[in-house]
Amino acid sequence: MEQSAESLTPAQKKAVYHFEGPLLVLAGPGSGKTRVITHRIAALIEAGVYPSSICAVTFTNRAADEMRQRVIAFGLRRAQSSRSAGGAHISTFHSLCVRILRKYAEQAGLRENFSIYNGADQKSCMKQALKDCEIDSTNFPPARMLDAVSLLKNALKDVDFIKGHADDFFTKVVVRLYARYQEILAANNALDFDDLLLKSAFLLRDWPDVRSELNQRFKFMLIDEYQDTNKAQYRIARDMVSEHGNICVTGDPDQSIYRWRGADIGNILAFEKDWPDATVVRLEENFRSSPDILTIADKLISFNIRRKAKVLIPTKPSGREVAFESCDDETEEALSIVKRIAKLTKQGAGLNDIAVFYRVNAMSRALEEAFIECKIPYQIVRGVEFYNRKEIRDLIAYLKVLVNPRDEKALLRIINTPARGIGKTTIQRVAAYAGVKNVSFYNVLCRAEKVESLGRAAKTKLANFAKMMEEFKKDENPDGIGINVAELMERVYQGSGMAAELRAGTSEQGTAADNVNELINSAARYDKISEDGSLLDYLQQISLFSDSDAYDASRGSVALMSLHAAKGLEFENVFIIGLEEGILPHARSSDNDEELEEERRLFFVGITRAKAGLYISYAKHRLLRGQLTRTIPSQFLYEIDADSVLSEPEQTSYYQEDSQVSDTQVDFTPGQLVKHESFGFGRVKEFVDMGENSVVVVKFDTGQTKTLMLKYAGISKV
DNA sequence: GGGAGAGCAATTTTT
DNA sequence: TTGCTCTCCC
Repeated sequence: MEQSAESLTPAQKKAVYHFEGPLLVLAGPGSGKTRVITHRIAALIEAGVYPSSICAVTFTNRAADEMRQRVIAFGLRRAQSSRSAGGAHISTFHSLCVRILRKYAEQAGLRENFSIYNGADQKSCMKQALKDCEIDSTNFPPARMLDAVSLLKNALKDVDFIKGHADDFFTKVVVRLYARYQEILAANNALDFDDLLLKSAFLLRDWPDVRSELNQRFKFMLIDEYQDTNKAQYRIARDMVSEHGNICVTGDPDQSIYRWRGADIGNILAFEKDWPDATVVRLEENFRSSPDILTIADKLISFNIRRKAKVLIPTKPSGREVAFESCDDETEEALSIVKRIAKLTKQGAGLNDIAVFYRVNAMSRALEEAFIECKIPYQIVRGVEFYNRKEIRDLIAYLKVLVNPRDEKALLRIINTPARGIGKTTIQRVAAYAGVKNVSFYNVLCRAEKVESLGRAAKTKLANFAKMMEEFKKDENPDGIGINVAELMERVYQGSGMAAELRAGTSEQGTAADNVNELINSAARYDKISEDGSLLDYLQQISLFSDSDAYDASRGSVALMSLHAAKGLEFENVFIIGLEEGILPHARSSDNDEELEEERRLFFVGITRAKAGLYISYAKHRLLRGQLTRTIPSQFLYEIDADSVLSEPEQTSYYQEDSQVSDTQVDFTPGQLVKHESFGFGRVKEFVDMGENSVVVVKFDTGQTKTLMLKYAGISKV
């Protein structure tokens, strides 16, 4: 299956066989990076390195699975499972951290059975923090506060540190919330995603013997997608190899698209400074895309100023085609894609050779409608959707409480689901009692009869609930190891009354029951694969599932996904839609050049996923929050010289009345020489007449092409 | 205690 | 446009 090492290029060979010391592999898109990494793991093992002393870190679970399978394809069965002691450890950063934190829970100041809180749980904790601190959630929306806290954590700033550095009002509010938020997490015996990294980084920093042990344990570290590591990940990586320096990182600065999550492109740019004796290998040949596609990618990315220049060397023959399409609105855009797909399949393309990328997930809607109507099978790559379903979250919440009774978020979710007559008042009284006695909520349930404020009926109901939960626990091994997760799940499903409720109901509840069955099936698969699996391990694993993990290449359907989710994938034919100002680049990133460059990299990632066919489209009108909006073509289209589609004469304008108003401004014709106060001189490429909202596209002498609103830009004719 | 309906807000990307 | 929360009423 996997080709032998002889077929590697000299540069690839160097990256594979340079074992000792720090190694930086600067790998362009389609340069065979994944192949290099798997060959490297295989080569290390062949050279006599114990598989269990190799640790490879990937960006997504899907990438980890894929890599494991590739390593197995080499016949290295011992690397099969990340959890089997004999194999190489291949996982995401987050999974690795869970493992480390469980092993060194005591030093990290944790209980081993911690829950992992995802977006929804985090939001709920933040809301509670806002309430506790008496901060108005209209001025300080929970989502934004979470972002602020998350950025602090990713930069390794804990509450104590930031306390001393809070000068302005906003930061002071954030600090108060941060502190309270952490208290709430701690009370629930829970960690959020960022905590996994932060606590691991601090563990390694503060415990020399732990650091040393991990250095001994993993003699060879490999980190993929290094350009998207944040400060916490950077420190973890550094400390895990501090004694031997056998670290190999791979990445491409041009593909860094997670700045908003705290990723620091500086980590990869400064690798040679961190490790002065580092060897650097560049993989610049591209084995994926046609020369036409690479030309476009190259043109686009060269507009970024903050980058190390790099060439993309094509090795593939010319491919199918690169096409630009301008459509009237998103429905027409979807239909044109459907038509194109029909043509491609007629020419012999499989549906799983085709993908559509968009900037925001909401844009999948028009596509879905068109695909359903035309009966084209498709899959939306949004894996967490499944685990976000109510019935799934409910059932999992039961299991979470069994493992971690302190998890109040989970407990409150299920205490009255399905309805068993335990209402708001009762819950408040229990919570009050727990607060006064300083014990956990679950603890109070187990001795409900002692709570004076409760009526007799409420006491009985609570006692029954507690009894039920204890029954579930009974058959479980005390250490939870070797337990059959699927069986327990089934017992909880029946015993809790969830099954009865879903069985009784409507067709909607029928699909809910199907979903539960699917969950139980997947748990059964987990039971089979993991020999030392436990309920705790299962729960912690599924908490780390992510969107792009759900992509299944064998499904024979067109893949629909966000540009972010497309990272690391490749397809024969790629459609990228919505090349409009405000969408790509996204409106939230237009005020800042660094963010604009990240949007450009995002588009670059999308383009370079394509092997042969690349179809880029924009719609002149788009439905945004239910309103048909006139759009402006993305400046990126000008940067890749897609002018031909853009210069089409505008015929049936929806906005004819408007254009009459603006007669005075209308003579910005293409070719006109203009001056802008900060960008200097340039020539008009296009003028979009939208009355007082008219827009000019100007190519400035600096090489930049800008799309500017006439009324704000302060442009004058020369 | 529970459900239905009205009114309201918010709308990027994800481990 | 959607989806969420809060309130009111049974």
